[in-house]
This record gives sequence, structure tokens and C-alpha cells, in this order.
Amino acid sequence: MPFHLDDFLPYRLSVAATRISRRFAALYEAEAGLTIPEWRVLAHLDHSGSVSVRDIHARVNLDKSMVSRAASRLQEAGLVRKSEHGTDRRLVALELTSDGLALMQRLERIAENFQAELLAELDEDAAGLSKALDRLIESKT
Amino acid sequence: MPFHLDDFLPYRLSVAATRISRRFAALYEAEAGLTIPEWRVLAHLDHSGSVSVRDIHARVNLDKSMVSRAASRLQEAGLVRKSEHGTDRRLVALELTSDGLALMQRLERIAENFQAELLAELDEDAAGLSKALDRLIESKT
DNA sequence: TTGACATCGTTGCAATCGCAACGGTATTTT
DNA sequence: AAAATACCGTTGCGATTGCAACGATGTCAA
Repeated sequence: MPFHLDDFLPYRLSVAATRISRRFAALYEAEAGLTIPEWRVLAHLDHSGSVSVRDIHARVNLDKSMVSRAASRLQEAGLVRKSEHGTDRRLVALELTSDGLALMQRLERIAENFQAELLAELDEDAAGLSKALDRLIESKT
Repeated sequence: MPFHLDDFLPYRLSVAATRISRRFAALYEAEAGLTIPEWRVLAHLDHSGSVSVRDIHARVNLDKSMVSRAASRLQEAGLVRKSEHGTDRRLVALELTSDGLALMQRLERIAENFQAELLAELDEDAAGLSKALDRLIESKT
């Protein structure tokens, strides 16, 4: 039997992911003019308090350089504050400003609505997808 | 309750997809030095016979420009032949050379092994993932 | 304590990507 | 039949990305 790309899991995963990412990116782009890395940094800061570039890099699947640049842009926009870490002067302490916090509250609602919409589309398959993603993300290498 | 990126479907989908893509890309990079677009073009040509750039663009989720450039590189490498479409001179007819076909036979085995490995990792969640991806990919906009 | 080594964030750079414009060809309209 | 329109593949170009190197700081070992 011949090989079909459409039946190939990595391909299908990639197509689905970029499609969904774009759909959602259009929303926060319209709301706040954010890029994907900026959104991820903000979202992580929202529930993490003061945090270093390295932390975000490790937790949020973004290269150090992208976190660094995104943080700079967000600082420029007044959404994020950079300060010095108390004891380790190599570290930068990132946290949301009040403007950043206010924005994130709006974005959270948008994100939750979007996710609800997705779950509705997925319907009975939502649970299966979620479990499968868990496995794929945890899986080594 | 606070918002957590790790529970957000678009984010998790994106992380899983890039992770899996890289794992697989490492395999065909080692085997044949191919990039992702090159792999996709080859894979599509393998089961589609003579086909235009536009066809691949539409079916394989790659921008026209990437298909065009990938096809040129593959032609350079002797894996793909470009000829003229019989009746419509705007079209390019792409097809595998015998070298390309031989390579694809090796790559198919690698791809199928990889997919089998993934399915084993996913185990009982494989079916759910597959159905969910179907829905996400079909969904419009 | 001092020197080797590790870690952090930033920056430079090359590769990749997606969009838009272009020349060339076909199709439709008048 | 001519003009307007639509479509195809290529190319140019700006934006994004990931990697690697760097300066600065911190840690560990001798």
C-alpha cells in the first residue's frame, strides 16, 4: 500500500497546530498587536510572578533569544518591568506592570472563549486529544 | 482560577507538533539531508504521479514559494524531474526520478517505523488523537 | 584565594518563512 | 478578435527563527 502524507501523524499534527495557532494569533493580534512569543511571555508572567528569562525559556518552549527580545518589546510597550534579581546579578526579574496585568485579564477571557470554542468543535474527542498531547509532550528526547 | 498556558490547547498542540516534527526531521535529515518542505514534496509526489506546484501547494500545506524552491533543490539533487504540462504551458509537471523513487522507498520505511513507534507511545489514546486531528484539520477558517 | 568552569541574558548572523509583486499564459467577457 | 481578468510558478524582500558566541556574573575545586 502506498504511503500517504495525510495519514501520517507528524504531518497531521503539524497542520492542525499551525492552523489553530493562526486562528488564535489573529485574535490577540487584533486585540493587542502581540506576536506569539510576546503572548507566551505575558501568559507565563501572568501566573508566575517575578521570573527570569531562563525560567520562561525552559517552561514555555521558546528560545532564550526570543524570550529576551519579546521581553524587551513588552517592556518598551509598558507591559512588563525588568528589574534586578536580589542575590544573583546575572538574572533579570520579569514581572507584569499594571497595564500588563490589565491586558492579560482581557486576553485571558479571549483565550478561554477560544478554548471553549475548540472544545465544542472537538466534542467527544476532546478528552482523547488532551490525553494524547500529554503523552506526546512528556515523551522523552 | 488563574490562566495556565500548559492547559491551553493551542499551546499544547504547538509544543507537541514541533517536538514530534523535530524528532522525525532528524531521521530523514540523517538519511538524506532533506528539509521539511523537501520531505513533504517528495512524499506527495510518491503517491501522486505527475503533479503541478499548485497541486502540492494546495494539498500539502506549503506556500507556493516553498514548493517551488524545494522542487528546484530536489531537481538539482536528481530526485525530481520538471517537465512541461501537455496542454497548459503555465503548469510545471513534477515527478520523481528513479533515484527519487528509490529514496522514497527507504524513507517510507523510516516513516512507517516512526509512526508505529508513536502509536505505541500513544497506545490507547491514538484513536482519539486521530479523530480529533481530523476535526481540527477539517474545521474551516 | 585564585583559577577553571558553569550559567545568565543579549546580540550577531545565517537560514527559513510567508507575503506580495512580477512576467508569462490561459480564460472569459464584450 | 481584443481587452480584461484570472491563474501559474518564480523571485525579491522583510520578518521571524534558532544557533552560537560573547561579556558579565556566579560557583566549585585545588
